[in-house]
Parts: sequence; structure tokens; C-alpha cells
Amino acid sequence: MESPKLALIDRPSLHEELVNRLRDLIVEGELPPGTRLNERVLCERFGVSRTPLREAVKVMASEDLVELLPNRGAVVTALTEADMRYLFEVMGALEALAGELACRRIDDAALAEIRALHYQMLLHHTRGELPEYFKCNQQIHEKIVAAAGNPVLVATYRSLSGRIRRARYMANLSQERWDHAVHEHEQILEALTAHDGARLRDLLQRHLANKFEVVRTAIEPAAQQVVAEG
Amino acid sequence: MESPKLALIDRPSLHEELVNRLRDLIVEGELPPGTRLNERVLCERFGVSRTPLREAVKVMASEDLVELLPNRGAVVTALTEADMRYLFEVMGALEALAGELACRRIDDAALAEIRALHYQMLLHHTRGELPEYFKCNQQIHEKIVAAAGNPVLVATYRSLSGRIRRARYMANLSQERWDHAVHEHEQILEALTAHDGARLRDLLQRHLANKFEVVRTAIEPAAQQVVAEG
DNA sequence: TTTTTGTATTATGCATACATTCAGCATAGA
DNA sequence: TCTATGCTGAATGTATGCATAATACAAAAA
Repeated sequence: MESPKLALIDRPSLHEELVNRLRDLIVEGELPPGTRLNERVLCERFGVSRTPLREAVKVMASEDLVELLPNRGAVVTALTEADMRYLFEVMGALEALAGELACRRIDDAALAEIRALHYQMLLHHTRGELPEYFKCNQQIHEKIVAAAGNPVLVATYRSLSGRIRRARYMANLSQERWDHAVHEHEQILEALTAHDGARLRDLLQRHLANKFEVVRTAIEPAAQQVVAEG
Repeated sequence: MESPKLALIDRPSLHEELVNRLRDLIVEGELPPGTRLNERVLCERFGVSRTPLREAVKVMASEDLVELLPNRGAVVTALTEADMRYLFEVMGALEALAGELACRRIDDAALAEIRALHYQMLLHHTRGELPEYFKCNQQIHEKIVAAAGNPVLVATYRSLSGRIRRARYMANLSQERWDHAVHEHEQILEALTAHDGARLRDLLQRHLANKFEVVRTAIEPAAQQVVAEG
């Protein structure tokens, strides 16, 4: 009698929980780039001691979410336009790979899920509900990556994606660009349905490149703000 | 008068140093997969207290070099054959991207460096010096990735590469496969010299796929050993 | 003999205390 | 008035202490 996996309670350790909480604070903009992470303040805020907090900060530093200044603690990483370009470049390659693999490996259930998300996204588009649109959009991309059936790919993608999600929150794209993005998603769904790996690869890579353009214009004012604060 | 960067002494913090040391121990096989990391033992070994050691372990866990068992510490991650395949799949995509970008962005100096490494590698091949060959090989791939001029790509590649380097150490490839790998490298250098991005992309991706086959056969006995220990 | 339960030991998780470094400010000298 | 130097406070880096969870072993019961 051994079916342990189901009953396993995985209570996340404190430092893991802190990584998540801190990541959220950064993504949601409560800790904008350049902010210094004061240990005492954060300890009081979360009601924990310094040890797990510091462990969390170190992990976040290894993920480039914060930067460690020797003897001066950690500051939230500020993404320059160049950094964004680098990130999108790599994510483009990862999504391209994901698309190609997904076309080979995806099953009908997963395809149906993505299709459902797609039409829900279309709805949000016609209603002009930008945040909900972004959410669906993000989920579709994650599902495609997941459909590739490669856990390393998923983890790598998620890590990079987490670093630009902050920029997504402030993205305010024009109606024209929005329409175009939706059109690209139509094509993406077509290619995936047809299991046309080569086409999906190209579509996703170009889609990412366009997305970068959107974000690029969006972060410019924010970048200036950071400079002003620094 | 502000040219500070040159004089900056960046003494790596203790936990960073520990990450490097521990990583080396894992890569060199002194801490084989499945080994439990006993904090007290490691603290005595490195002459540090538990705090920085624990920070290092948490960072390594976020890089999947070790696995955290709640209340039972960390164990060195055991790579299954499937894990290796996943890793090579993603690294193949990254190297493919690197190759394409490198053809566009590489300068003559970097190209000359890679060429020098290449011929040194050939020398080690003809002399049958496997470890030295691996070293040159690894450096060539890293240089190509670096030539792509994308720091995110470099960091991502390095992280994944670090996880399979252990397997490389025990790889014992046949003369036939070795000759073939060298031949592939000849073609890689050709494509890079010709700045033929599309070709280099294909070459690198196939090269990685072949490399996986080599490593795959190499890790089988090791995998069984892990099972026996567990 | 096998299984189960209780106890002791050990190691981890978290909290706290000590040491060191850095930044800010004030003061003294030019 | 401006600059440089020394001091003070505060925050980080490191070490250690305490509580708890897990493992191993032993003993008892089936």
C-alpha cells in the first residue's frame, strides 16, 4: 500500500512563501525598480525574522529580480530598454521552440483549453477589457509552452516571463496594435490546430517581437521616472 | 572625475562563494546525485556558520542543482535521462538563437578567438586528450553564445549548462562519435566565418542533439548507480 | 517472527544576538 | 564658504541559540 503522492502536504517553507510575496509586490509595482529592500521593515511587514527573509532575497537575486549591493542590501532591479530587448529575444526563441514541440505533442484536451481561452480573450478584446485580456493572453502563451511537454522549458520561460510581467502591467497599447495582436493570435490558433510546427514557430517569434515593441514604448516614461528617483 | 568601475573591488559575498564551491563539488562528482547536504558537516568543511551556507543552498535549489526536502534538508538533484533530454532541447534552442545572432553581431576579434580555440581543440583531438578537448569545446560554445551579445541569453545558457556539466565529466565517447563531433565543429566554424546565420542555427541544433545522444549513453550506468544508492 | 508504538537523538527551520561596514552629519581647517 | 576628516547611527553580514519535525532504534504485543 503506497500511494503517497496524493496525501503529501507540501507546506511551502517560509522563504519560498516570501519569494512569492516579494515577487508579487515587485510585479504589482508596490516596490518599483530602484527601491531598496530594508530588512527590518520587510520583517515587520511579513512578521518573520531576518533569516528566512534574507534567504528569499538571495534567491530573488539569483533570478535577477533584485540586485545585491555589498553591505548595502538589495534593490529592485531596474530594467532598461536593452534588458527588455534581451529578455524578449530569448523568450522569442523559447516560445518558438515551444510552438514547434507543442504542434507535435499537444493532445485534444489541451488544444480545447487553449481554444476556450482564445475565445474568452476575443470577448475581452471586443469589450475593451484590457487587464482581463492580458490575463487570458498570458495564460494562452503559458499553455502553449506547457503543451511542449518540457518542464525545463516551462521553468525557464516562467523565470524570464516573471521579469517582464511588471512591464506588462503598465502596458497601454493602442487600439491598432491591439487589433493586430488579436489577429496574430487567430493565426497562432490556426497553426496550432493544424499542427503546423514551422508556421507556429514563425508566428510566435514575430508575435513576441511585436509585443516587445508595445512594451518598449510603454516603459519609456517609467524609465525616466526611475532616473528621477535615482 | 568619475571612472569608478575600474577600481571597484568586488569581493564576492560569502554565500556567493559558497554557491561556487558547492557547485564545483557537485560538478566534479564529489557530491554525487542523491547525496544529502548536511549543514553541520559542510559548515565545518568550509569554516563558515550555517546562515550563509543555508542562503547558498536556497540559491542552488532555485537553480535546480539541489532539491529541498521539507525539514530534511537538501539533496543533490539526480538527473534522469528525460531531464537531460529536456535540458538539451532547451539548450539547443538557445544555441540556435545564439548562432544566428552571433553571425550578425560577432566582430573579428571574437571570431579570431573562437578560431584559435577551435584549432587548439583539434590538437587535443588528434592527441586523444579528452578532458582538454572538452574544455576547449565548452569554451567555444560559450564564446559563440557570448558573441550573440545578449546577457540574458548568456546567463540562461550558463545556468542550464551548469546542470549538465556533471554528465559531461563522465562522458566517454567513442572514437567514431568523437570524429563526427569534430567534423561538426569544422562546419560550425565555417558557417560562423561566413556569417551564415541560418546554417549555423541548424548546425548547432543538430550538434546539440548529437551531443545529447553521447551523454545519454554515458549517464545510463550512473543512473543505475543512483537507483542502487537510493 | 513480524509489526507497531514509544522514545531518544539528530538535523533542520526560525529567531535573535554580535560584529562590521556604510552613510550622514557635524566640526574644524583652509 | 568650501572641503576634508572624524564621529555617530543604522543597516547588513555572520554566528549562535532554541523549538520542532523526522529518523532510528528498541521494546512490547500480536
